[in-house]
Amino acid sequence: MAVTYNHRAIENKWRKGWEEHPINVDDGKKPKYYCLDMFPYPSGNGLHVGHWRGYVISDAWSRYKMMQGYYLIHPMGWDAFGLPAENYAINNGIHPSISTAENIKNFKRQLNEIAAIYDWDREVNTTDPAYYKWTQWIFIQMFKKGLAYEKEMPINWCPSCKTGLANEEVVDGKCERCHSEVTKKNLRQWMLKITAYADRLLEDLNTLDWPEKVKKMQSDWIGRSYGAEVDFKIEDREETITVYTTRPDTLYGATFMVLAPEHKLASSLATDETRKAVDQYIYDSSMKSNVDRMQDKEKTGVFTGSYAINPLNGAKVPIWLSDYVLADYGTGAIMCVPAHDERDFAFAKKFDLPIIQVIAKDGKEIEHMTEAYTEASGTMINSGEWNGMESAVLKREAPEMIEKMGFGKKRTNYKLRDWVFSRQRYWGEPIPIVHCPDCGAVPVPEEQLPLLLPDVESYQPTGTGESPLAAITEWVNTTCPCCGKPAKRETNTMPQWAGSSWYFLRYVDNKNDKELVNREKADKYLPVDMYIGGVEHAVLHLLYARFYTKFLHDIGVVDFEEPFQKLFNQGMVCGRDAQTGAATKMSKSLGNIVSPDDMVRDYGCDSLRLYELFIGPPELDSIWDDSGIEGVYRFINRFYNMVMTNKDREITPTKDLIKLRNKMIKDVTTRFEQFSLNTVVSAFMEYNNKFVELTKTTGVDKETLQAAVIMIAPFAPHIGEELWEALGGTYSVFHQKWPVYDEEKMKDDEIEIPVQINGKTRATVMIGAEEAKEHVLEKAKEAVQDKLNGTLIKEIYVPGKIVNFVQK
RNA sequence: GCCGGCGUGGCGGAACUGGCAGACGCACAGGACUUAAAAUCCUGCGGGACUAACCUCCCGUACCGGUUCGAUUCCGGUCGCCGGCACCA
Repeated sequence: MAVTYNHRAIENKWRKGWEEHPINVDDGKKPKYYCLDMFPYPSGNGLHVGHWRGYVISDAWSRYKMMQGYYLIHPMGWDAFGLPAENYAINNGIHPSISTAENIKNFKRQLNEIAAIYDWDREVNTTDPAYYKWTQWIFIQMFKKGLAYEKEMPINWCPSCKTGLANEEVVDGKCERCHSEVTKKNLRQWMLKITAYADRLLEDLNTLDWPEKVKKMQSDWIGRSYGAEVDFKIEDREETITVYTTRPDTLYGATFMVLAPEHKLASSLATDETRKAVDQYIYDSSMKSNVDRMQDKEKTGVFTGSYAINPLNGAKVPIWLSDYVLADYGTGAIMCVPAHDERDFAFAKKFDLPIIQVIAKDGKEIEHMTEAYTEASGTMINSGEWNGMESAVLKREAPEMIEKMGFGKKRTNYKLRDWVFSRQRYWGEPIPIVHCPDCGAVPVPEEQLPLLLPDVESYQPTGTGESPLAAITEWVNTTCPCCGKPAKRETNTMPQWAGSSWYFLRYVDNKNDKELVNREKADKYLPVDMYIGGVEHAVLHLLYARFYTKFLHDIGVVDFEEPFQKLFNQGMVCGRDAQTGAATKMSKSLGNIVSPDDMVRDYGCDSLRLYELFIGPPELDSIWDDSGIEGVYRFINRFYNMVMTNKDREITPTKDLIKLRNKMIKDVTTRFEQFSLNTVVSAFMEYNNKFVELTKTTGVDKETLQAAVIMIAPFAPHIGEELWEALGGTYSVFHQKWPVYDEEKMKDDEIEIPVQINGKTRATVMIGAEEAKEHVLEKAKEAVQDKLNGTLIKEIYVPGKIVNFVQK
């Protein structure tokens, strides 16, 4: 009897149908809902089923919002600058724009196959001059505000490839390409002053509906700490050394001081006796890579021979150098309180330096200290006038006290550093700056934007740490926009993050050549309501995008400060290692990549969509299983047949059927709202099983069928549209109202409740929904009579839930 | 080392604010249909004891302990896995 479900015919039919009659239309009256996917880098490998997961989630959610009466902004674009295209160009001599365009074509075809309702009129491409014009424009605005500046900076340098590397290109301290150890090299760099926004980037996290994990990662990355800078005089010298500490309460316990080897006073502090050792140590440190410095667990250091004076008690403290102190954080110098800091403790033990405890642990001084006591709780001891104070209180108040005493000041520090913004690469946005011998760095006049990326003979890095652009003399040599004299163009390009830091704004006005985005449109369609993508962008991309948005807010381009109201990170889809059975990332080398194209061909897009959701909780990683999609395919078949068999039967729904319908609506809707998408699919299967049973007897009424079809449509759009039509509905199912449920109609007259003895279920009884306690207990007792053979101590009845008898 | 998250059948995973653990699916087994197979449909499916079978009972949500009438859920400790940060003073 089964009707054949022909996924190919149905899916082709509706793909055409939606093309001819678009379903997401802005009538100017509907409120907007902006659901955004993290746009992909169009790689040569195409999409695999892992990419699809996020796209399916966002598409289902978008369609749901559409059915709730919103006009959807659901765009897609291409983050197309970047290394793979450039490396491909180096190896094959094909211009990156050509290979990129080809990849985009393929991606687009694949995306259309998931039936995602992307609005291709809104498409953006970061490598399109009409787009990067505005990426460059933003840079110029930042330059004008002093937020983009030049600085000589040590950057990652690969001595073998003779090129500067981005942090992302350094894996475990080694060059991603040739695996040689990465060192540091001083190069002139463009920097963005993201630190100016540190406080706002931190504070505003509180306003966001984001996973706690991501917020935590961002706040750790920003790493704000409160403390004090304290000035120590150097004995017999004019200079002072300023240290940064978050524990000024322990100042009396400072028994020595350590400077980073790069500290500007480091070398000058050496005496005749220590000169040789000090210079050797400074030299050795400079030769060590960051990785070496971090991996050395054993502390190293050298005594300079000089002493500093503790400003609080006048104590003489020896000044040491050690590479465990970071030159670029705080002041590059610390006061050391070995009794209350692990690292200082280790250093003091190794070099036999004095340890003075200043906070009592459990009310007393520790006799043989074997580890530092790092808690800021306890009474101050050995601390002069501070004795007897609570360290927690003192920790809070000391910065102010120190400031008043005149040898230091309050100070907030951040781990966040300014953003190294230049790359010595070809395939990126040229930085729109001209270097004039007289005027210095001058921005390219805005009316000359975009500053086009010129064609180049060779994409190979030059070897001097300059971009391949430096070799194009006719491009490099220009005149100063300011004074007209000969000048040279900046040859560095922007990092890949530049274009992705603001693309979500451009979608709503992607063809505007006068403004980055029209303010009216921005006010109407922005910000993003829901942002869906992988957790790998938890810090960098999301932090940069927030920074850009705040800046654009400050210069009046947009009205809001946070670009993404709600964030959802979907888990990866892993393959299985053929030998071990363990979950692994899908990769070419393991040969466990599943192609969505094959799945669409064999099972249809709807099956693939449902399986991508059913595979597991959307926020967790999951393992692809070929037979899993078959199960989903069977379900769609059964569902299709169930609807087709019932659709023309005239059925007056029984009370039970109405109850079932309402329960289904409630289950699906609440699970959907909670983003428990795997259990949404379970619910469809479970209810369908019940409907299939009913089909054999009383049948399923039309209203119930319609509710099921409407609700399944966001997940399996083709079958949804097809069955909606079969049920006699008018186009389109996506213009239907989402069904609502009625709690009243879901109430059971009779419910089954478990009867426990001592917490173990021994029987179940049917009771009336409103039945009185005495009645229930009576029934329950009857049901377990033969097992009630002890002394009954307690009878518990949780209305409508459970009965428990406690007996001895 | 520090900070998160997780640990449930052969597998993926359910279980709302503590209330019948294992929904739903996969795999597997048996049966129906078929000349046969595939597809489809039906049944069973955590482990163990007793049993011809039903019934019934015991154990079971990483491990140990606690709170509770009752714990996958709450609390304390241990082990394991995954992710982030990593000398930020």
